[in-house]
Amino acid sequence: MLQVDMLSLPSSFRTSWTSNQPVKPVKPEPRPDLDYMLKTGREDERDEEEEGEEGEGGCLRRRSPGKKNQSQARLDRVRLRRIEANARERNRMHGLNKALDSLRKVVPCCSKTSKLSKIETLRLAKNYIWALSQILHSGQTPDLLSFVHTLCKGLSPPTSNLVATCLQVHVHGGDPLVLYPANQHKYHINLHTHRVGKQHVH
DNA sequence: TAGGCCATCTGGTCCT
DNA sequence: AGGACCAGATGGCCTA
Repeated sequence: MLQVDMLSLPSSFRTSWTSNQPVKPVKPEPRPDLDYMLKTGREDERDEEEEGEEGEGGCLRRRSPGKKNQSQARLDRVRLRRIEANARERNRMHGLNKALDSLRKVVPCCSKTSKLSKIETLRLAKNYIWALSQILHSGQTPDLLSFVHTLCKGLSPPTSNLVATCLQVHVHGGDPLVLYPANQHKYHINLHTHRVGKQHVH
């Protein structure tokens, strides 16, 4: 287990960024355009507005009722495929979001009131992997400052503060930003689980 | 009110 | 032909 000493973050992690408030799932809303398309078959117009087709010599040929039914069936099929494709796409995105939620659980940033955005989750995960690989590669114990620094590279100040909070580096209010050890804890990185943990110092 | 983030729809492209 | 993947467009929600 590598011991990490408590240090503070630089004042560059000032907040004036968008908040990390939890994002409520957006209810699937009715799509008037889609309804319209489903009811009227917007795409039909191209096919059906021509009651007749142009034959040789420019004269109009009447389309037989059977052909019209065929066309309608084809359009119904197209619409159905579109609806099914939308459902698949929704499921695909839900799967992606589920994977992102799993990722949120293993990156060192936990908050009950807010949720990391997708982009911040990916950035933090990348930094976390990088930080851990550096530790494994060098076998050196990093101090918490450089560790948190690496984790927060490219992250927004609010997310950086969340990470700092998660690692029990408490943020002191006021300007400039001062981070200080909040309690008597030592931090360790479990080389088996690659997770950062804390240990009370007696 | 602007900006960030999100879910969803959609059409295009690639692959099987 | 049909599914997966992708990126652009759109509109809603929320916060500073």
